[in-house]
Order: sequence, then structure tokens, then C-alpha cells
Amino acid sequence: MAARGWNAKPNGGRVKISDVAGALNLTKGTVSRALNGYPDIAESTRLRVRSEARRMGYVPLSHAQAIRTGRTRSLGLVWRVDSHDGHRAFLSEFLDGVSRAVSERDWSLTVSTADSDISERATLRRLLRERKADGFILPRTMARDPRVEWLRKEEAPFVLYGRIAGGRGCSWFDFLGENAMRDSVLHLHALGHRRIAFVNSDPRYNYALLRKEGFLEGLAARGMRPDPELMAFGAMTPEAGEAAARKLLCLREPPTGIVFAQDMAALGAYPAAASLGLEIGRDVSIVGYDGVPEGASPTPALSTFAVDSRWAGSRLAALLIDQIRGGSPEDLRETAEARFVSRGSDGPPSRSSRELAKFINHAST
Amino acid sequence: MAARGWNAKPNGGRVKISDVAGALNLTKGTVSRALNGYPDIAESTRLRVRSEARRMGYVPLSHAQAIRTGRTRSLGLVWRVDSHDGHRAFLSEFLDGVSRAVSERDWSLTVSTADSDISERATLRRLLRERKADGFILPRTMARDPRVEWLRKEEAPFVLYGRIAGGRGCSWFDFLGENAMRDSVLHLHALGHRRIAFVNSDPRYNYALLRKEGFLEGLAARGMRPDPELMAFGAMTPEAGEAAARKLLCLREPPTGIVFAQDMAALGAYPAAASLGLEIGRDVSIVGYDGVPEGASPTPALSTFAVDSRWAGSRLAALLIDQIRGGSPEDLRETAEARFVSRGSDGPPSRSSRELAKFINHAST
DNA sequence: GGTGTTGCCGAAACCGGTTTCGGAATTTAT
DNA sequence: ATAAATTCCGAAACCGGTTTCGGCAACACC
Repeated sequence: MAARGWNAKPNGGRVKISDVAGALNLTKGTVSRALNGYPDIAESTRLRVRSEARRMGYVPLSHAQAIRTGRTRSLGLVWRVDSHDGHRAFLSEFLDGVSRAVSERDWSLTVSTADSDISERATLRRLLRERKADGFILPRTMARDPRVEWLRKEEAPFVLYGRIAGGRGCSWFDFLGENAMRDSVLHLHALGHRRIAFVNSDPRYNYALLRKEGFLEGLAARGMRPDPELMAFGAMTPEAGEAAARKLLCLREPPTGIVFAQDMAALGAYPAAASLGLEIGRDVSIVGYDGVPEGASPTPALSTFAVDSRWAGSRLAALLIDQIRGGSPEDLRETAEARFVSRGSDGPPSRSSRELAKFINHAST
Repeated sequence: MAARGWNAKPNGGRVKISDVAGALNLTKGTVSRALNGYPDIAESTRLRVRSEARRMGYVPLSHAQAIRTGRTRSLGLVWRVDSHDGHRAFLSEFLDGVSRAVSERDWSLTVSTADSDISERATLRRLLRERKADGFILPRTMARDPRVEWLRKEEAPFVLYGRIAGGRGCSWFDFLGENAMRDSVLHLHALGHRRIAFVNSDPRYNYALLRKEGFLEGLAARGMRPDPELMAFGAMTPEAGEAAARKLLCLREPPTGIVFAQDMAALGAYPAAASLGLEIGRDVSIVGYDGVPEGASPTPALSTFAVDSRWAGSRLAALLIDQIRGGSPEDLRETAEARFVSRGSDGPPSRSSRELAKFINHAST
């Protein structure tokens, strides 16, 4: 079976380390140490080697290095395809961010998909065992995340997209969703809303807990007291968002403003409002979070806190590479703010909660 | 700088080929040849080696193999992020298909992004030089595709998502979009439509040329003669689709049915129809192609020919691996049919073209 | 019963790097 | 001036596989 298939010419005119060494009358060991910053190389030699290597266009083969060092210079990403959380839309941008950061540093990115916790674990294990990745980017941090415990045990580097409570030895990047939730409340309050509801997503995700805190903080800041009736959760799709919105609006004292933890859920408010004869942005105001492209289509377009997925991917990759290169995980934590995109779905309330309730009862009978 | 950073223990308890050899009282060379199907190994030994290797859980390190063979057992995918062609939505499914096929065969997938022809070329070059990929999956085949010519010159294996004219030495997977276009025409004709328009996408893409042929074939099959006024192109976004649809509907003899080469363009027909006071599915019928999720939301939902992106990814990966293993590219070509999803946007015409024109003029004055 | 064959495996080179070790040359200390 | 320490590089082992080469043993052939 020798040499079947595409004849991968073992050396396609590539310039290798011994070529550089030959051109300088040095041994390849010396060139290697010079390029890798060993202290036993004269600074003058190091410069000669560097410039000659650059001139000849020498780039080491990462897999040839890996055989000795155990590192492939590549990052791993396991993407979950079984979720309804609307992540799909910005996969492209997220990947772009990761890819850019990775390419700039002459690393590479290995991608795999998984459709369950089991297969995700299996995939991580495989990539790690075959050294297809020196570390992992973990999207969608869970409140209690089994991946974290496992990777910790395996002593494999990783970085979380999303903070985690008690994250000893964890590094992460995250957007401060709680601030966005708080600001949503303040914004609606400033517009005149006095009864504001919150539709959260699945509380198994850590960000959901944080966003709830942010919402409550907003209420407290304006002296509004939280009403359990006005707090829903588990809405990650338009359908679930529609059900939640309808239920809220049919309360005895309906909210005039609703804060959604996710745009995909907020989109469900449109059909819900329509079916009750309500106009969004006037009768009921809504504010979303994520900045999904679908939010721009409906009328009025969804006001939301947009998240820069490309930036997230880029920072996650950078943090992970720094960690693999020796950085301490706990020093490698970064956050950023979501950006408010004001469109049409928020405005001064046309009616008070009480009047709204009457209007709805009137219309639906 | 030696051993900085994450201490990639060079041998994390891994079982290597010499371990297997030791357990069998053989040399590692023999074990290697046994596992790789060399003919100079006794069948009995081969079996012993196979079962012992399996028992011990031995899996060769692909990068250790690569240093000699030049092959990494990994596929490359460069994703374009600068296009408006709506591909973003199914990236997730496409990746899933590729990833599954690749994992099943113990290969891996290296992903990168690019935002121009220049950077795509540069990325391909880099991945190839550093042997991060043994071959490439090329999405979005162009009518004249520079990537094909370049990879051919570099003698690197690749597989196209989309056929190409004169594809000497090319392998591909593709959906038969032309059949879908033809069937759209036949379907609309059967419903009673006699004046049918076609909104194509950018003719630089090879599929656009094919779909146009399919549309014309449908017309011919029913004895309808093509009218240049009813043929638009370059529509890949809702905005462009809206403009095209409006222009068509404002013709002296407007179409009662419109076939779109892409769902994303077809979605523009909704606002266009609404602004002219027309009801989609009655006054004007539309049929799309792609099966994007957004097509399910509007009322009536978009009837379309859905494409199975997961299947595409899976087949592309399988074909490419076969080719790298020695298969002849021209034997590795596959096609599939898009599946018609009947929803609400098509139906018998409520009016003839002439009556429709009158209705539109009436409404808009 | 010598002489080719053939089947099968061990030994060793090899791939492209990294890392250890030792020693020559130079500098510093005494 | 000599001893000791330091600087800097060559030589060689090493990583985990693959592939070439050569030779022993068994078998076939006349």
C-alpha cells in the first residue's frame, strides 16, 4: 500500500531548517535554538539566523515540531449543533474572529461538531489524544459545566465563552449581559414604563443567571420591586418567546415593557402582540439582546443590545494562545459591553398597565 | 525558553507503536507495515497485530506519520465571510456534515475564513505549505474559478461544492438546481400560470447558469416561449429580490408566478407584493430555492426546493478523502436532487396577467 | 542434493524538527 | 600567569512513526 493515492511529495521544494543551517554554516540544532530564543546563542548569531530564515522563507512544519514538543500550534473548537439558542446565525462571524486571531499568530483551527454532551466529550477526548488541538475554546458556558471539570483533570488548556462561578484556574471572555439587562430597565423606565417584565432563557446557562441579576439591579435602581408574575424563563425560540409574551400580556396587570434575554425569544413578541391587537413600540415596548440579523426585518425593527461575535472569537483565541504559551489562566479574563441598537420596538407607553389590560380584554372579546 | 507554558507532557500515557511491538515481540517497523497493509507481512501476524493494537487502544499520531508521509489526515475548508449569498445560515449544518464524515474516518478538519479572493488564495497557500490540510473543500463554485486552476497547478487534491464546466480532473458534489427550476415552472404551469418570471442570482456563480437553463427547459417543455422582460439576475438578498419583484410586477404584462433561484431573494417578494396590494399565493405565486429557515416565518410561508446542506458536507468530505487516498477525481462526482417543500406561497392564479396589470394600476393610483 | 525462489521479518535509515550534552574558545577571577 | 567561570556552538540523541534493505528459513524445482 506504500505511496498510494495523492503523491504527497514529502518535500515539495520546501525550505527546511537544514537548508537555513547550510546557508549559514551552522548546524540545524543551532538554528533551532536561535529561532526559539534559547539563551545560549549569541545575539549576533540570532540576528543572522532570523534574517536569513526570513529571507529564505523558512517556516517550521508544526507537525514536525509537534513530534518532539507535543504541541501542534492549533486550537480546537467543538460546535454544538443540537441547540435552539440561535447561535447558528453568528457562527460565521464567530469563526471569522477565531480564524483571524489564529492565522495572525501562525496557528490553526480544528473544528468539530457534536450533538450531545456525550459526543462532545468524546470529541474533546479524541482531539486531545491525537493532539489535534493544544487547547480548546468552549462556547456556551453552563452554570455547572462538565467540560470544565474534565479538561481540568486532563490538564488541558481551555478558555470559556462566558464566565463561570468559582472558576478556579479558568480563563474566559464574556459580554456583560447583566449590564445590558440593567440598562434595558433603566431605558424603559426613562421612557415612562413602570411595569416591566423579564423573559429569561434557560437557567442552565450561566449567562441567564447573570442577566437575571442585572434585570433585578435595574429594577432596584429605580425603586421598582420585582414581581414574580413578571419573570419568565426558558425562552430561547420565537415560539417560546411568543408563549411567554402572550402569557405576560394577558395578566391582570400586564407589563408595558418587556426585556428579553435573547433576540430569538423577543421575535416571538411580534405575533403575540399582533394577535392581541397591540402595536409594538407603542402599546408594548420590547428590548432584546444578541443583535441577530433577523431582528432587523420585522416592523418595527427590534431594539436590542448587539454582541460582537467576531470580537469574541478573536479575543477567545488570543487568550487561549497566551495561556498555552504559559500565561496564568486567571490573568487571562476579559469582558466587553454589548452595544445598544435603538430601532423601533421601544417607546413611551401609550397606556398604563391598567388601561392596557382593559384594552386587551376589550379587544379579545 | 525550553518547556515554557503548558507542559505538554510529550507522552501522556499514550500507547505508541513500540509498545504494541514490544507486547508482540516484534519490531515497530513490522507493526507499522502490518497495520498499513504491506504485502510482506504474514496474514497471521497481521491479525495478531491488529487485534493487539485494538486491545491496547493504539492510535497512531497523525503528525508523527505526517513527518514521513507528508499527509496529516486532515481536510481544509476556507469559508468566505464577505458574501451576501445567504450561505451563512446553513454553515452550521454544512460543518456538521463535513465534521461527521471526517470524524468517522479518523480524519480532522481545519477551518479558516477569508474575505476576498486574495486572502482566500493566501490562506490556501498557507494551509498547504504547512501541511495543515491534505486537500480542500471548495464551496461556491464560480463559473471560472481561479482556485481550481491554482490548486491544479499545485497538484493539491480538492473537491468542489458545485459543478464546473470543463472540469478536467475535478471532482464535485452538487444539487441539481436546474431540475428544481424546471420543476418549479412545470408546477406553476400545472396550477394554471401562463406567464412565469425568473429571478436569478449572480451569473458569476456556475449554478446560476445551470438554473437558468433549467428554467428555460421548463418553459420549453410546456410550449411557453421565454420573454427577456421576465428574466432578472443578480438578486442574492431580500433587498435585491424586492427590487426585482417590484419591477417585474409593474410590467405591462406582469407575471402571475415568479421562480427565484434563491430563497433570500424570494423573501424580498413579500414586501414587494404587499406594497402593490397583492397577496402572495393568490395574486402572485412564488417558488424559492435553498430551504433557508427564514422561509418558514412569513405568511404564507415560502414554498421552496430545500437543499440538504448536512448531506452535501458529508458527501464532499467523503469524496475528498477517497480522492486523497488515490481515487480518480473524475470518478468522484455526485449529485442529488433538492426536495420540494410545499408551503403557502404557490397556488392557482386569482387573475390572468392582463387582469393583474389592471388591478395593480388601479391600486397604485 | 544443490540451487533458486519466495515468504517473512529484523535492522537501520529516514522524515524535520527539538533538546541535551560536552567541549573549545574566550573572558574573568585570583 | 594560571585557574575558574562563562559564552557559544557542534555533535548526537531523540520524538513516533514509515520505508528500504538485506538476510534467514522454508519451500519448490530439476
